[in-house]
Amino acid sequence: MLINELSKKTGISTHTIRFYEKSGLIEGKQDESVKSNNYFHYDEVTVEKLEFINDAKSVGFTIREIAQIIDAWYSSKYTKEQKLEILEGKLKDLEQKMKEIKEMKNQILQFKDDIVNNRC
Amino acid sequence: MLINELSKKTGISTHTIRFYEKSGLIEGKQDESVKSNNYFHYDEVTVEKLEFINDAKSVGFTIREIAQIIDAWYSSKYTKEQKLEILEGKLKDLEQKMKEIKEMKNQILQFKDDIVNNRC
DNA sequence: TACAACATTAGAGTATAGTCTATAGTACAT
DNA sequence: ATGTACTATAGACTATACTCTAATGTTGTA
Repeated sequence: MLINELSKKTGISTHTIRFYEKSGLIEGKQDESVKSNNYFHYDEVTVEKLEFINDAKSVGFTIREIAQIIDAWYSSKYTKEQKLEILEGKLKDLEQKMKEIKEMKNQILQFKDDIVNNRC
Repeated sequence: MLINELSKKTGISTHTIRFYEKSGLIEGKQDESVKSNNYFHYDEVTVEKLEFINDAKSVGFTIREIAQIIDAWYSSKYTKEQKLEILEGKLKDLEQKMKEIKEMKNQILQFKDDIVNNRC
């Protein structure tokens, strides 16, 4: 599929898709047999990747971290051991985020309690 | 205390403290009786606020959101009901973040599983 | 064949959250 | 009285992650 279809499928603008491509998160292929244009073609894996990027962004991962996770999963630039190590690291980051969110929840519950009991 | 002491107590640079002050997150007071300078003085509440800011940043709240929470807790610009409503909203945001993190954890566990079982 | 709707690249502009520099004045120990 | 360490303000600079504009070329339907 071309970039417009990819954009419609994922809800991500073509500008942002190109930005992600420049950032190394995704990669389209040009059809060598077609000489009249240099349009990029994208596959279903790219759709998956873009959906993953959206999810990963919302948990606070940066573009660089997301690129690393995608590479750990889709590319062959790491050994099996390296891949597992990278993903283990991200799991630890998520555990940490989870802990921080729990603490923040308690903090805000405390704020609420103070307001209800006129302690502020 | 003056800004340098505040900085040392919280581990936040004076530049960043001033940035937070400009952003409306904290507020120092000038001593009217002293005319030779216009130094700002900060209290323990400001220390608390800065510690809260750090925690709130790491769970992904923006400066604006943090300002709103601080106002809901420390200021009198909202009614009791408005304060509780703001804090309720933030609790919901945290629940949502938590859900997303859990989903991301499962996704990454799936990636790991695929790698271990040579499915990629 | 005209033209709307697509495609490309390069580069400029925006928002957020700092981070740093320059300038100038103040406090205080020696 | 002088040097070091502080203080204030204004504004420039940086990184991240987009977002948009301009210029130019391609595709496909009326």
